[in-house]
Amino acid sequence: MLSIGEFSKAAGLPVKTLRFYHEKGVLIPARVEANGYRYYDSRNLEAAQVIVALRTLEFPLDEIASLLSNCSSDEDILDHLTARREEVARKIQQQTDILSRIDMTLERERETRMTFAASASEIEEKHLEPVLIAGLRMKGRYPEMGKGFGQLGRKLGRKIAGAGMCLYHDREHREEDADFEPCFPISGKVTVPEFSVRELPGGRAITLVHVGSYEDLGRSYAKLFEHAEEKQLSLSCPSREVFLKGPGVFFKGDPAKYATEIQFLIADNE
Amino acid sequence: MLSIGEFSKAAGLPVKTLRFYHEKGVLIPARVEANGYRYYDSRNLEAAQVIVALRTLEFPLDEIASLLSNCSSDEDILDHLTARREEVARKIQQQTDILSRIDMTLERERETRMTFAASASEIEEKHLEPVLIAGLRMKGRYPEMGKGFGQLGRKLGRKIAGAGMCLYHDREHREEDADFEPCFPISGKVTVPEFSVRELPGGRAITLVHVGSYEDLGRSYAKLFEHAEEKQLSLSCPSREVFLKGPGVFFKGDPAKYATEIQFLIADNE
DNA sequence: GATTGACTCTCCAGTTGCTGGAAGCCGTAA
DNA sequence: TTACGGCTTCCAGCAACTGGAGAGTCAATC
Repeated sequence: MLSIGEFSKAAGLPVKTLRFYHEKGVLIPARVEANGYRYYDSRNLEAAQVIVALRTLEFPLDEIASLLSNCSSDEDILDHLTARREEVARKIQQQTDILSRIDMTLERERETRMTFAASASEIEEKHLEPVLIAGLRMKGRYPEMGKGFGQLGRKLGRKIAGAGMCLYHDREHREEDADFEPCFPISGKVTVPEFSVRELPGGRAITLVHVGSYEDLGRSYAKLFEHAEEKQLSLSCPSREVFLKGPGVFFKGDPAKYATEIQFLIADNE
Repeated sequence: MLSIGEFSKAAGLPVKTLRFYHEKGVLIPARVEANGYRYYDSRNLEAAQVIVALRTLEFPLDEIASLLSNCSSDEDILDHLTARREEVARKIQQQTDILSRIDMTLERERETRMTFAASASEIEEKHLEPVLIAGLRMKGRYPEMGKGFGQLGRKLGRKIAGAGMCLYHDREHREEDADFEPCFPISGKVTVPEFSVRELPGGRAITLVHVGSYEDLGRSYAKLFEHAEEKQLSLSCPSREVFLKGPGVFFKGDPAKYATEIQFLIADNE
């Protein structure tokens, strides 16, 4: 017969835990004196080892209690083991989901920083590479765009391969009934019926990175048009806005720091 | 301004949870009337969305609260995201460990059943295949064997490829100072200095499956020796016991149901 | 026999993120 | 007026402990 302190060392469980197990009926001491002192025997020690083994597999205590009173051989608990297995597999799946969501966000953020650092805030003429996108064409008001991106983001998940962008199929600014298409560059074929998956053409383009709130985009467009007129460039439709930095996944951030690259392909008319 | 019920629908959070978040200081309603009624505004809604997003990543509430009051942009929480990432990765690792331990046990049990079903309880002459083992030779009393198996099990882990067995290097039964070697068949090279890793030779053997407690093994040995004498077979050392079914990982089980195959290679003396 | 120090006891509270219930107030419609 | 729904606070419970307070017990020593 061991006192609780001795048994604690033998079983490798804290005294507090032993008292708790007693209270829960999981491990009942062989003898309890009138003064409340608990004394444990070798059968208790065996039970304690079973408990420890099952707890390392994170079996709940009440299940362990019932196993201890109903089972005497490993084969009796096979069902419980398979059930536990399912549960653990489910947990792993769930945590893996979380992990990949975090990784996506971090990846996204890192990339944002890269493209952002590489972009000047002046009018540039440069060559755009063709890019595979999935887009969702919508008609309405510009603020509706958020919902479009929401849908795209949810469905595309980890297929997203770059900063979100928007194509404007109108030749001029429209408050209502505008025709635009939020889209994401993607890394492989996607088959969602609502989305238009295609390759955006590359080519010579003039671009300008607009830093600040979307409400001031007009001024940057004006600059671009002015430049195009000077250089006698004819700009092709649709125009594109690449959201180098906009509202984040969690926080809106500061609109004064938003960065949006406006891109116009130059129509070759030779 | 929305009442708590309306806001609950808008934010997709139960009323109880909103009150709880208020109490915890995570989401404080824009206005609280003298009668205690809570009213929420659009800023609260934004905060609620941030909270929901961060909760799906299982951020703790107090961390969310501090993020909400200190951060306004996604880049502010990059550190927290990476920390969360670590934490989640740790959890996955841990659960994966548990999963593989469960799988090992299930695998073990399934195999036990197979070998058990395939074994007759009569003296048999059969051919044994060579088998790669890791063994731990010990001198002492038989009950010490348990510790040896414990060590082997812990170190070999998922390399174990079959039921445990024991080699007896003595030519006769010894209570004390016996020379025996608990071992496991293994699936690949193992380099633990204390263990002897080698191939057990195969060959013609006589075997008998002993069903019952280890204490009665003597009777089965006697049967075997008698048979060997009748047939004028000379038995080679070490003899082997294969523990088809013994005490389990968790429970001891019923000794009357233990099954142990005794194997003696037949010394070829042509 | 008294005292000391280690050991043990019970009871309560706190952890995390809610969830449920009881009892009671508030506002409105029939 | 009364019913009803919505709102309030407060308390309890989950799971598996952990920590602390305050008090009783044991064995040995002085």
